[in-house]
Amino acid sequence: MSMETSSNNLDNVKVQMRKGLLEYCILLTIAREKKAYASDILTELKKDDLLVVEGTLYPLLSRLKSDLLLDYEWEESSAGPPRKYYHLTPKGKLNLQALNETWEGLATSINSLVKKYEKNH
Amino acid sequence: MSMETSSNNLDNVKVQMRKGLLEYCILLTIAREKKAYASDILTELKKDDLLVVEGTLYPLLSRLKSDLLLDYEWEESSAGPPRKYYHLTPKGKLNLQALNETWEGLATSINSLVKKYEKNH
DNA sequence: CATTACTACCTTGCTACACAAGGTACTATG
DNA sequence: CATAGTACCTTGTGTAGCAAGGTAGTAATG
Repeated sequence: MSMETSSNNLDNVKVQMRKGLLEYCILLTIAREKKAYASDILTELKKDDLLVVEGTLYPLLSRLKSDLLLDYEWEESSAGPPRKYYHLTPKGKLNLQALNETWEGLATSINSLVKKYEKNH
Repeated sequence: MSMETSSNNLDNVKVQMRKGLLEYCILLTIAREKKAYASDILTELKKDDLLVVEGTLYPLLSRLKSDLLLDYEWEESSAGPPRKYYHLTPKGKLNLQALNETWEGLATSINSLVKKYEKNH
């Protein structure tokens, strides 16, 4: 019972930690592949243990589109329904560069805290 | 106007990125100092550009207390009202170790994405 | 052509969280 | 006793991820 609580608590912390980083990860993935559709992104992020679910991804892609960071075009598939292939807009590329810096700053700050902590242990 | 939107958007992303990491940072800070009260924590996190505000910190401390990760005792101050000094419980220490691994895994995953991206640029 | 399976896209309801703003209360100083 | 400073806490708001459920096109089977 208390272990269950503890476990759920940790899972939740992981979810919270990923918040805000997902947008960055998705832009990174699309930028690398030049263009990608939802399943591509899910597969790529899964490779790096950054699993995202559909219910998270689709609204995020829509938001990035309406923020003009992404654009898309439809493409026929050899098997199955057509796909929305997303690519970065010029604004999206600028934004990604800014996010690179934001991530680096954040990682530096936290690693600094970790080092200070490790000194006393 | 479009710059304003862009700027607000980025600020928001920063806020979102920090979400979930704050709990980890606060546990790290308290663990390092053995014990700390709210102002200590605010000061320490500010040093590493991880500014937290009171309205964020107090509810978080209360939650960590009710999750049994933290405990506190009152201490008189030489000037001003008494202070709540927080320290990690055994459960809190275990949890911190788990968070260390979570953070490391997250940082590794994202840095892996960044490297793949940089290869194509 | 009806059924089934697969793929792809999208929406709704829920919960958790950070934050801004505002509030209470204790201590010291003049 | 009034003012300033410190410390703790609460309420309301907006944003985000997620689980679950829904729509629709394609293709193979009988």
